[in-house]
Amino acid sequence: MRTSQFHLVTRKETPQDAEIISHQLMIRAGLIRKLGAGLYTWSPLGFRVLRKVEHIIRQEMDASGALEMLMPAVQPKELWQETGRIEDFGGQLLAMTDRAGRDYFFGPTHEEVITEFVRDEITSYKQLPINFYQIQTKFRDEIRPRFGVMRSREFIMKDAYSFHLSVESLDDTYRLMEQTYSNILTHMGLHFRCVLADSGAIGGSGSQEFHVLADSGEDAIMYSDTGDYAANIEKCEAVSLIAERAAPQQALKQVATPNQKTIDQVAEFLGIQQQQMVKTLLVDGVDGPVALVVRGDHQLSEVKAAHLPEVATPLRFLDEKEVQKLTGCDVGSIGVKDLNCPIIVDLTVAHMSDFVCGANQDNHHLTGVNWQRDADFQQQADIREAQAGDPSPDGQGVLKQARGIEVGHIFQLGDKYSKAMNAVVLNDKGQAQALQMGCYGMGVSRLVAAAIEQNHDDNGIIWPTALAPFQVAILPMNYQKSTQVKKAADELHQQLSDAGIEVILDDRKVRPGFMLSDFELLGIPHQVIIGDRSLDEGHVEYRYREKMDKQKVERAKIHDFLCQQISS
RNA sequence: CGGGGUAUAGCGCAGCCUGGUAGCGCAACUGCUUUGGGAGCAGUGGGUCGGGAGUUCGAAUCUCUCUACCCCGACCA
Repeated sequence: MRTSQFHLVTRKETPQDAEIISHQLMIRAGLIRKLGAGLYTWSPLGFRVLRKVEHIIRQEMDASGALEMLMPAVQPKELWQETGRIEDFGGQLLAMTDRAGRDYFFGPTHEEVITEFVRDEITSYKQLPINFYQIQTKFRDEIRPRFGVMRSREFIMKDAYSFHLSVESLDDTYRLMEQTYSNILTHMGLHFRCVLADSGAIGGSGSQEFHVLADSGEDAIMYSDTGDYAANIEKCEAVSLIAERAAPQQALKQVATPNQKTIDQVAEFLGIQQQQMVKTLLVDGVDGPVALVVRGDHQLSEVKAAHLPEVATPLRFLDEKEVQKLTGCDVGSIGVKDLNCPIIVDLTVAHMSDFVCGANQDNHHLTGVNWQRDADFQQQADIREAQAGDPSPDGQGVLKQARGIEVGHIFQLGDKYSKAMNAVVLNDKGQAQALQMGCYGMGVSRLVAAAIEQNHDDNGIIWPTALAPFQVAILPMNYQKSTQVKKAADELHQQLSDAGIEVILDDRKVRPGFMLSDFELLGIPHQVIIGDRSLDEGHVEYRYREKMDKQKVERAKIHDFLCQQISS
């Protein structure tokens, strides 16, 4: 390929509305262009990368025995009424109506469609297990699309769905997919981590996420510094930090804390540690308000809280008026004593003694509070976020925190969808049995952004070889005028093309510095610089994008040298 | 959805307060020079000033309205 016959439009300046590096670089390198909020066009250059990602996924999925197919992106609303998931997805569903007034959704995922397909197609246990997958455009009407293709509304996803007669068989395929996802990400040359996850709106029992590690990742993941345990912070078990509740030492005392509302303020005002305090959060319960109590220095986990049967979903905090009505004080002074609603405490809080909390009276707190003696809770549960330094839940080491970009998510759905949609097969005894189901998603377009997020420097993208739009860039200095440069560049271009290597020759009439910095931005891994100066000495220059240092290679040997570099 | 902001050439912006029919940088195009790290000179093309309505002799500018896009949104107990 020659740049004169390709479409290459780079920008030297950082786009104004791009916040994260991958978004900035994708715009600057001309991989994507924005059409509207959360909608992006992939240029020929970006599309080449997208195809690389798809190709690797196909290879590994096919190798796992999964079967590729294609389902409609547009789905009838009735299908979603069968599973009752319209509520779960809420505003994320893009609804539309055809000329006859029939209602549709642009598919955000395809559990319903595949289950509908399978209930007609799969009638016998002899057809099982089976794993279908597709690579397709999805749409989720995100509240706030951002970060380019990292969180766009329209995006490309690989989604797979497996069906089984038994949970054991489901587990086998689930493990196979876990391995397949590891293979895919390894093949792409990315650093990643598989973690335990919350299953969210998809539902089901077990699930794991695959995160590409990057500081800008939207998710916090916790992992043991010595053991194998790793989990999304939404799911990470937060153990009690106190083994046993100590006997009360202090008397209950009400103290004035004028205008001290936050944990920070009160702790400083009273000269105590935040660990000696608790915070009481009031949320909607299934039946009236519920109090959730975590230690002063801990964060409530909204995900865990929302999972409690006593708590209404979606989680909602009481507003100031409602707090006033229930407690008679404002939000800065809520406490657990004589609180007129059920109290659910975090495991650590349940073991605290002589602690400090609000007095349910403005500008006052209580010190020396003790459970049983001064107040009671109805239930204890894990409702806080784990934090770095906590003991690992599996007892191996302590937790550390990292940021990750979720690029894959695998679920054991069980019979949730097959039961709701009556997808059954006959087993070997001739009896109808609901199918067991697994589902396995991977964000194709997001992977492109994640790869850049993890692989870049001040000068631009550094593509992992497996994802690079071109393997080799031939950068001739003064190609237009120097006949020997042109000859050498053209020859090498021909040789590499003939060898099936993806190569791009920059035949634009631009100055050397411009060309070199352009290809630093584009991140082509192997670059050959050809100029009169080096040709006169019988060599050309090679540089590897990641390291940037140039080395001289004899002109006659450059082809073999490149082949060797590419395969290593 | 709530709050804030922006909308003028492909990109980034000025002009608006104080109405008089649009400009700068980059990019693009042409020519000449230059050619191993973001070239110089000369010239050229490109804008219904987001849409609609109003005020006015006259609106990018003032008023109303609609739309799009961007940013923030338990972290307080």
